[in-house]
Amino acid sequence: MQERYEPSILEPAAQKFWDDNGSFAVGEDPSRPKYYCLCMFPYPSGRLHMGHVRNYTIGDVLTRYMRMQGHNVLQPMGWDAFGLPAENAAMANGVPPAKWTYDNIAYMKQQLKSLGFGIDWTREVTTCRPDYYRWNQWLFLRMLEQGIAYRTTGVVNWDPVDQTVLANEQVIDGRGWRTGALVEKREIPMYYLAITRYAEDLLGALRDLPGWPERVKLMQENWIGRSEGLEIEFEVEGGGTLGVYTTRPDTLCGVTYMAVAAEHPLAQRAARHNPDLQAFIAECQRTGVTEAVLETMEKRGMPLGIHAIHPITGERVPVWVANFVLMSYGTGAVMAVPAHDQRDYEFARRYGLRIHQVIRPADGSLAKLDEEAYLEHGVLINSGQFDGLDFDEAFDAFAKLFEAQGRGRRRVNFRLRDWGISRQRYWGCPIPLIHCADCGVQPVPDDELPVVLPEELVPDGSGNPLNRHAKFLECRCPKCGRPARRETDTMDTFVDSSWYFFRFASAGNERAMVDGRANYWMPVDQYTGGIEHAILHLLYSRFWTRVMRDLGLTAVDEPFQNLLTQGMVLNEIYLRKPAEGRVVYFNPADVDVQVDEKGARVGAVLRADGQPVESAGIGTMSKSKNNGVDPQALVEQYGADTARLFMMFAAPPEQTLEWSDEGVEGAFRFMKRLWRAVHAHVQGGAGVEPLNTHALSPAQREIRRQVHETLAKITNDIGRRRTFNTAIAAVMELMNALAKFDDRSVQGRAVMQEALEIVVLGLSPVVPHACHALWKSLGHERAVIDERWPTVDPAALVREAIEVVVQVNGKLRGRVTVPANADEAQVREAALADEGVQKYTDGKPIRKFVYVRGKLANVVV
RNA sequence: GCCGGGAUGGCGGAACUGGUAGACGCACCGGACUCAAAAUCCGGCGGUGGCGACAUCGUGGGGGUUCGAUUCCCCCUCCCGGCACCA
Repeated sequence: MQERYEPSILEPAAQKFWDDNGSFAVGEDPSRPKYYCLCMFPYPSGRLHMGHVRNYTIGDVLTRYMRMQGHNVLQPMGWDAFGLPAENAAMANGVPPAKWTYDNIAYMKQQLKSLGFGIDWTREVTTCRPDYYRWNQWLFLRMLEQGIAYRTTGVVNWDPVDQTVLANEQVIDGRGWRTGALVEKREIPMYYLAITRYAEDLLGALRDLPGWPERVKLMQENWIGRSEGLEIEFEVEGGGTLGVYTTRPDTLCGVTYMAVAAEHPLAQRAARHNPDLQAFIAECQRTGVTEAVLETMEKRGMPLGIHAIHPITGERVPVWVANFVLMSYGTGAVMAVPAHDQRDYEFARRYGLRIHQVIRPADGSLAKLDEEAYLEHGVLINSGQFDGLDFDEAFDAFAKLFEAQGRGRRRVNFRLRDWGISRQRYWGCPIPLIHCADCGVQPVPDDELPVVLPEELVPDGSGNPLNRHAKFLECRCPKCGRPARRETDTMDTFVDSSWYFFRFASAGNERAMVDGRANYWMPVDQYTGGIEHAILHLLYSRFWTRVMRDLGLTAVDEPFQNLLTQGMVLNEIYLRKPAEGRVVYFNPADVDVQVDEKGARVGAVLRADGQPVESAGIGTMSKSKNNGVDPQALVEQYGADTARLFMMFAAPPEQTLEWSDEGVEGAFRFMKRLWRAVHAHVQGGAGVEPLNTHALSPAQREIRRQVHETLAKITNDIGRRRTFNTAIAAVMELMNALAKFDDRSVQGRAVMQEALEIVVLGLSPVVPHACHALWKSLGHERAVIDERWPTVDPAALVREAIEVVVQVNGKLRGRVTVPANADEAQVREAALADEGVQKYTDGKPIRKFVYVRGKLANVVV
């Protein structure tokens, strides 16, 4: 065995062994329990970032651990290869998005290999290839047949200078990111998927996902947003009706105005002869489309000069147009109850509208309406015949009344909206439709799929280049055969990522989207990815899986059995603000931190010029803040194992992880210590006698107990809790104890051999390359990758005496050692006899004695 | 604005089901080895008071429940993720 730990030699050797033996290429084996371990596939942005390294290390640790537990483990990898950044890169460099994307994939694949991830590359999936996206198109056509996919209008950001649709990300403070032009809202025809049909199912099934984090389920529940309410029609003076939906029908008699969206027909009609209204509506047209913008902007409105008739009181209620009412939500109109809704309250205050209380607190107290609305449920007042009813009674009474009169009905509503998948962009999956002047919109016949995206175009920022590409555009109508025009909108990239996990399990099938292999592997047993995907990607995947189920393509309802949402990777941000010009950011690698005697930070200087730089806290690694760390450089300097060890040790997987060069250094030191420990043991001579557990000295028994306690802990930490950081800490603690265990006797060496074997096996999921070499050094023929996870020897865990902590009035005052099988009376006796305890109990009557078995006693005096 | 999460020594974190706050690592201080440095090894390391045994305060802030609260409840502050066209 080599004395020095040299990852640059042993890591490629281990990787070559796995490659040559096809260690991670797996097939369907019904005789073994399967385990599908999946990480969210990367967008091929150019290079791996630390978030990827963290994500895939977590997945790889679980892959290798479950494999050692005897499972048939699949860990595939692919590329979420369509998307906006490729078009931006194309604009910047004049290179087609396809070339940029494929180059990036080649580079990043080699990076993944250098990190030693146990991936089955035979199943690689790339979403921008026709053999993948043809099935997007195929399933879209099935959805069209089912009425799940449909066409209607939707609102987009429009850049009037570039004459192009902008993504929300490309709108900065209401202006186009390239042109600086004020962005307008525009309504255009789009395709939607009726995810709302599955709203009830998607919501209810959350209960059957015990393997998902509560916070993610809660976020999805709130996103779907089921509510029960009443749909009510108000008569409009001069003809017509105005439909609204409310979850608070009990406040109906408190309605003092109505508010409609700028795009609402009533607003449009009223504006026809009113220039002020026209100006206001035009202004509403210029606000952003995101919910964050709409909810935080100033709430404004104008009266339309139209009145609705209150369905109970018959009063005239003014109708306003308001910028916070959206045509795309519900009916595009709301009834306003300022006394019992905070937004209505603020709007009424601003415009001097009437605030009319109709609910009083049930406990008889007074509701103060001089500062804010009263939002609680209570008892109805000022509501005529409905006075005195509570929320439920009022709900029922109003529902019955309106249902009898045919002017309203009970209704379950969802906050969830249908999924608009049309993108007016080039680098995406073509929507397989054809526009015929005579036959309208026609689906592309199945036997003409895939509609192949030309890969040589270069977008220039002014619209979709497909619209100028005759070879793509020109086609024949599948119905009448006359010349027709191909649809140029492409699909949202969330479509690509909504089912790729099925395709890994049916890789290479050219005749079907999925086959029987998917039934073997699905559902995914463990899914790991960023918390930022908690809602959209995970909800769309759950929806898509249900559509596939209803089409008979799969038997599973839920794609992901267990979910681990990993935190982000952060790093320091350093900058200088020059008197003039832009802020300059400096990479933390180029900055020296200055500390005082106690190690507390006092400042930082740029190494290049020795001058101070300003610390701007910590933030996610990004290009713009120049605080990224290149995984490649890390692997080159320390090796993949050190990178993996640091990532797993620095924080629990669900929390954010702060980068630390010193921490990496510490991980590297541990790797060297581990290597030296095995080396020193192996140098002790060839061959180790078998362990005789009955012939051990107390010191040998003690160290062996620690070894098996550690094994029990790391098995629980990795297998159940997924707290890799505490598992690693426990092994470090054990290594510290082993370093002090200097026993060259025959049984001493046997104990050490067992200890090191358990350490190497236990660490092999985290640092597989070093363990591959160390396992051989410990005298094993078989590779560690093919070994089983070690088992705890219960006999090794037995203790004769235990220490119990004694508190007096909740404060720690002593410790007593009692036999392991001592009962409460014995512990009480020992505790009260303790000198430190007596100091505080002396002469005082004991009011209570609390005993927590084997751990703690509390004497209350 | 709304939904979700978080805050513990100089720093990252540990304390799993209400039971010893600070495991493990980093930084720092001291020592050994060395001509010296690096590497390595050993020891110390929350604040305050005390020579010391020890006492006392201490888990973002304020209140509550409990024999006992980092953990549960209420209110507040700040930070992070998401908000439907970034992925």
